[in-house]
Amino acid sequence: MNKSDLKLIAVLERTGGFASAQELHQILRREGDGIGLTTVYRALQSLVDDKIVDLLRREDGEAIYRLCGDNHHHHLVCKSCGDTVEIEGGAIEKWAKTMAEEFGFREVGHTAEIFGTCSKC
Amino acid sequence: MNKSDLKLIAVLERTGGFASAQELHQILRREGDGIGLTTVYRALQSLVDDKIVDLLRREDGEAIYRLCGDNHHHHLVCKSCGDTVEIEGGAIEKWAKTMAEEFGFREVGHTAEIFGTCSKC
DNA sequence: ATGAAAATGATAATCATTTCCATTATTGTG
DNA sequence: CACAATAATGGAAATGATTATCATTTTCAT
Repeated sequence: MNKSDLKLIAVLERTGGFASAQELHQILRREGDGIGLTTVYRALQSLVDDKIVDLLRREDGEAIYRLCGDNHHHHLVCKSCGDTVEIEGGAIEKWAKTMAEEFGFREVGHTAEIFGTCSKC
Repeated sequence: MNKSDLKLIAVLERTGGFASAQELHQILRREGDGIGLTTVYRALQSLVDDKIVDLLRREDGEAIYRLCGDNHHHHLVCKSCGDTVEIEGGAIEKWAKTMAEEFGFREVGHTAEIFGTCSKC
């Protein structure tokens, strides 16, 4: 655990939710921190190894990170205007857990998103 | 639906399970088909659009493709060996519908996948 | 046969992520 | 403090999947 790791944790705490390595780097740069992209990737990697952050994937395959233990939420995304609403997923958590157990899977994570057209569009 | 689409479907049927675009391209090449990588990507894209194949992601973010049956299902994917199990998602269907209605969304679709380590790994 | 439209594939461009490597901080020890 | 060993850093180049370009070929209706 070094200085860079702590910086990344701080940003993830502050922003909440998910962010990609590139986004996290930009945020730090914007705040005047001269941290390099390489260091951001390295710090995130070590945080993932230490199970301090979760790594998942956006639909386009880009890696996104979030602090573990954040109670995570899901998204309702408008296909037309891109508006997103954060929603709770209690049902999903249970479903994922149940299904995984049924088939003997361990260390389980999941993704779930809903797409549609919002009332404005 | 054109010739290339059919070739890709044939390979996916033959191999079963998931394969990346690069792998599918190599398989076709090995069999003497001079199909270009570009065409493989294009065919897969159009098959995904037509909901003939599913697209998901390996842990490293690479896109993998698989023929999907006609009934809507979700996947339980092993992070280690890539094995997948098709599962029912009754709870998810309801959840997606409820949430979407609550926020006034129409024409709703959803994605949900579970990742873990299977009993063999 | 023939011209329009669709399909094809080599090449180059893009973009996230990794690797390399030289430089700079940090730390422990006498 | 001095000084060497070690870890951390970051710019630049490399990598690898995917996408965009564009000239050429194939398909197909007339």
